[in-house]
Amino acid sequence: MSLRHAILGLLDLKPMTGYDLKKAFDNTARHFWAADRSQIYRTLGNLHADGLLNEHVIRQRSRPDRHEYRLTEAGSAELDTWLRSPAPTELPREAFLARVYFAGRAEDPQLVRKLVDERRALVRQRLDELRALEAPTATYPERLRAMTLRNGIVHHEAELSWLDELEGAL
Amino acid sequence: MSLRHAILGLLDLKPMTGYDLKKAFDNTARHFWAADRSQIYRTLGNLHADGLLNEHVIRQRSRPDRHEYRLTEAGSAELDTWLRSPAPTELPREAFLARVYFAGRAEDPQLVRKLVDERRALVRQRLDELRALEAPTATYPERLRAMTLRNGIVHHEAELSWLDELEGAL
DNA sequence: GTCTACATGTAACTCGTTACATGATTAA
DNA sequence: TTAATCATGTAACGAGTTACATGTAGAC
Repeated sequence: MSLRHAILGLLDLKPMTGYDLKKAFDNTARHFWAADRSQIYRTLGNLHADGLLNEHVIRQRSRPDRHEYRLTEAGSAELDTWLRSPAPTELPREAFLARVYFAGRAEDPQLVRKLVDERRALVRQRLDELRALEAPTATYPERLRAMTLRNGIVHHEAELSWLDELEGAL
Repeated sequence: MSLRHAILGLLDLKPMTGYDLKKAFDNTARHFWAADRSQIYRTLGNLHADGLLNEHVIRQRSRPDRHEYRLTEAGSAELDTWLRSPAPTELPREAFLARVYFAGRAEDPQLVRKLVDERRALVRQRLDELRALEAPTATYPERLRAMTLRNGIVHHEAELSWLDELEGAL
């Protein structure tokens, strides 16, 4: 249910088209939310139909028109309401842990070794990516946004040390 | 796509009914996977139709029949294949981080304070629950299963120390 | 007499993924 | 000449959620 709110949040920072939003998700928001193009266009349509966004079409020569969206008052109110509403319970779905949980049946020590090695490579790579992103911290909203990156870093570090522990426990 | 495999994995440990599976998810697997009843029954039907499960109906007096499922050879092979296949990329969807990311717009220091306090209470409670579960570690499969619990513990601890850091950075 | 455990499902809906479909401009 | 960027979407499917629907036995 939060894709709607993530879109409202990004459009509050700056009015954008569906195309711009896809870039915003992939670049600045990719450490906490992923969104697919067709999902973005569909949700923009719903938010517009619900009166939470205004659409403003900009003609361009030799390119498709830009359909730029910005929050209406109702959209802004909805974003506030969401920020202040209690968090709905999140349910875990950790496919990697599921593999580890069931890997014992294989009677094959190489299987877990391989799971661990591949996981470590993935987590290290993502950690490097997170560290490479430099987030400004001059203003209060910037500091909050920077802290969400920091969240990713500490969890990736925790995962790496757990992988060491797992390897040691075999 | 992993609910199918989580079900195969649990049925490999012990043949079960849909009802039993729901309990298994809620009790022993809840730290890494959640599944809903209607999802379980639907998926059991699909797995059976695909020849990965055998169904065995047990008549009971004064209770509904038990429909007990166990892996076929094809089901067992499918579970193995999954355990050895490369992990598909997982995309983040962290609603709590999304709130923090957008909370700066509110110009209200109490908002982040409230988000942090509620989050801390939730994470502490879950951490207590994880610590309360005692997992046997006598055999190799048991040690693997215990390590998935340990994974939850280290991530919850990391989240708590990040929350302290966030509070300090305001 | 009320609640919990046992045990099965279906229907309707929303959310997320993948593939399909189009076409111009600009930089290497 | 090839790839990337700009810019829009639709269709079909799979996964997850919520509400509906039924009925007995045993414990408190």
